Amino acid sequence: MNNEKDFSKILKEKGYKFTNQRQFVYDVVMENEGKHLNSQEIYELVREKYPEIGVATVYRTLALLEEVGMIYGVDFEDGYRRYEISKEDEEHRHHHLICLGCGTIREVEEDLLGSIEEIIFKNHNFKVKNHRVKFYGYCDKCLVKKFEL
Amino acid sequence: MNNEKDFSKILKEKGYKFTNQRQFVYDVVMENEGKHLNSQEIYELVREKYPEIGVATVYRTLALLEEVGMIYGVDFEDGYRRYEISKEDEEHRHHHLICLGCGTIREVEEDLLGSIEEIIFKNHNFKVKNHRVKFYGYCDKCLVKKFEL
DNA sequence: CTCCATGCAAACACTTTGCAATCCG
DNA sequence: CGGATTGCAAAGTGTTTGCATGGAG
Repeated sequence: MNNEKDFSKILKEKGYKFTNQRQFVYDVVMENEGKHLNSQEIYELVREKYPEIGVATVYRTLALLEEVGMIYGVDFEDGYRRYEISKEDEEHRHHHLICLGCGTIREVEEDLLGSIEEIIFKNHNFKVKNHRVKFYGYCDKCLVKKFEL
Repeated sequence: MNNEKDFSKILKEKGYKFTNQRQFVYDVVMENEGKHLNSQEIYELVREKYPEIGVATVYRTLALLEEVGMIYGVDFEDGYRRYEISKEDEEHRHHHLICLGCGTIREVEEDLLGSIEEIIFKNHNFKVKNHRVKFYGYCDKCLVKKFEL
């Protein structure tokens, strides 16, 4: 896994220096897996542990961590860039289920799109390397509410 | 289809006034189907025909047209909101093929996700109403280039 | 004639940049 | 020590808002 030793090592391998700020930013993203924090939220959380940090550093660090592939950005079209930890064993990114009722965002880890990518290659001569999929609908709780109405 | 008569009628049905500005904005989006214009580009194009128009009007009109369902916004995570004409006969939005080589964006009209939505309902109790799917990869031209290298 | 819609400019919100001070290696 | 990194504040960017004027119904 990505423990602190690896974190420092990965940075150095890519020619970047290890700093406390970078560690703190990475920690916050990792400790809040599944919450899809945006840059500002990450900034606030890092400041709790490291109050001197500046916004610019957080933005620069997030860009750097994305560049080295340790995190990646998702866009839920709410005006914020949100971040998740990369899991190296994921060939493709997981899918998001976004509830139109309560706004919850859940994740589906299964890769359901393999056969579709074959169809796209056959029919459109387009070789898919990755995909981003968002399903909008109603989660179990909101479905129940709808029936009750 | 959405000719000018219908345009005015749809607006009025929803309680909005018909104005030249709204017509021009809609025209530009429609005349550039498939180009995924962003708000600024739409503004520039409208100004060619209607130079007095202000940016604010364009933004307000795009929001309004989206609200009444005549257009909809897509986000390719390039910092711009881009717009497409809605086709009423599309139950689900089409998919986008985004080429990592040349940046071209093509569209796949087939709805390939029906069976996947069933799986999601069975396995996750989530009822999908719509989806947004982007495939990143290489288009035919860029595939050829890669082989030639 | 009554509001809704427009144009302008100023305000916003998120992000990026310039630069001197600081710190990693 | 030397260049990468930081913090601060100022500058950018795309978009939104306030308000007086203008136009649709």
